[in-house]
Amino acid sequence: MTGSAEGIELLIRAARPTNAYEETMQRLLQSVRLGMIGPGERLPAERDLATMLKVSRDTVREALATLAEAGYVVSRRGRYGGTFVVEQIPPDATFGSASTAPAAGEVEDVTTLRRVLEVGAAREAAGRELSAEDRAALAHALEECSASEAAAYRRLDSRLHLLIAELSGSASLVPLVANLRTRVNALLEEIPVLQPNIVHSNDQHRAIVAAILAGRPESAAEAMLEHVEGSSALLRGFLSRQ
Amino acid sequence: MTGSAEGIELLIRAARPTNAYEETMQRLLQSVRLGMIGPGERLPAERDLATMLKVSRDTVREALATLAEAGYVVSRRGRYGGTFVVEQIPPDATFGSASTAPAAGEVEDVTTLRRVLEVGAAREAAGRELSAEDRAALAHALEECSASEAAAYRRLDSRLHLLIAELSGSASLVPLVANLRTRVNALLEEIPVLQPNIVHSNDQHRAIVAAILAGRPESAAEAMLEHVEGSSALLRGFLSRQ
DNA sequence: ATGTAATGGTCTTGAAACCGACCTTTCGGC
DNA sequence: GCCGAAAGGTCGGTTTCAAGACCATTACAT
Repeated sequence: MTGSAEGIELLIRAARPTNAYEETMQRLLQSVRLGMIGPGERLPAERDLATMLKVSRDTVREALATLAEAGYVVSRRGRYGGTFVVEQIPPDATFGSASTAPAAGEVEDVTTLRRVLEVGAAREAAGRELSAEDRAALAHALEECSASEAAAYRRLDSRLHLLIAELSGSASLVPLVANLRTRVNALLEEIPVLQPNIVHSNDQHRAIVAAILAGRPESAAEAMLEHVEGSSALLRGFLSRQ
Repeated sequence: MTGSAEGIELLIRAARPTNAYEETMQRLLQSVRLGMIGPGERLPAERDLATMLKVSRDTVREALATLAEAGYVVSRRGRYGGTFVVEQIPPDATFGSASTAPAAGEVEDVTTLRRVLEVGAAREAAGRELSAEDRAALAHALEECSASEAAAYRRLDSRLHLLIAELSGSASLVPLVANLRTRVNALLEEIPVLQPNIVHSNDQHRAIVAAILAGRPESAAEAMLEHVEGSSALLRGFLSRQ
């Protein structure tokens, strides 16, 4: 160690993302997989995406081409055309994210992060003044999630959790939760979807949303904590017997 | 609004940094200004800096050239040469930082994130069994922070907060907090370092560490919350009168 | 039918960054 | 005195992105 190099190291982190194309593709993929854009819905126009993502249109197009090739989206030309999410989102099949066996400690790490990020987001959301629009959106997301088929459950579940993150009022919290959700989903994909678990999960969702709408931060945090611990226990149970 | 565009918008933020040169220069400048590399000391070799900063050597050289022109560093060739911080660091004079007016809402966003990440990290850390080593490291970081000169304060402050994040037990929480700290530091650089604030801040640090060491999660969270709100109020106060 | 607007599709051009090889300077050691 | 190591200094080629102009296609409005 050269002595002075030591101190600089901390400033150094926060590394630059490697390449714009890859990053863009991952973002779009995430938006589809987490259900932020549902089956059949249209993505923003390429030019708009480029502006939003602070990236050139070329890069957006490359990313979209990859997603199209992988069967996630289709493009239509002409007025009222655009790029649309396909009706049947293809199964993962080791596409964007490696389908590695869940790393040791991954469940613990994800759970701890959820206790921080998701519980924190719920607490913040409950502590804010929510607009009528926000409240309606939250109620609607809960509704859809409760009413969903097993197949669509995880997408709608993620969407609900992401909405809560949005309602926290911190724009930069959302991508963190989104990333976390992809890790959660990757883990959940290793285990079967069981009806009793969904029912239980929905009860907890209701409690969380109720607390947020009532403006009770600690109740919201508590309910979310219970929810997180519940799915963590589920994961530990299934993954340990392998 | 195209309807579905709404959801994606938030995932999208966290934009790519604009250009590597600017970013690199800011990092190096910060290292000098915050005293991470003291007057007369040598910076790591260009090739090493390039590796550390994940940036090409050209970019490092451009940044160093700018800093040299501004009188912060000088380079010497030959063996045992290198780039050195000058003995008399020039006064600020609106060099690198003034150009970056803090974006509207940045303070709010950062504060909310801190309430989630840093408060959450403190809560987690207090809820875990800490090894004797961890406890000693925490006490040591607190000690150093309290005893520090104003010049080194922010570095040691960040280090303490990062250590708490590490003690939360979630490996992936650490980089998130590290990122957040750079945003916090960028904001703090806009305002003067005042002795009373440091003293107050140190009291709060002591309370936080004490609660963590005592294994009292809610106390730790509360103390950290107070700390975060305090520096937030400070920032709002200074940045509003401009 | 015709026009127009909004979209994807196709180019070209230029800058920013990266990569790697090589040169030059300076020291300490043999 | 010579040599080699370690540093800054220089150069050319390549890749990646960005920016913008323009084309092609489509559906709605008139």
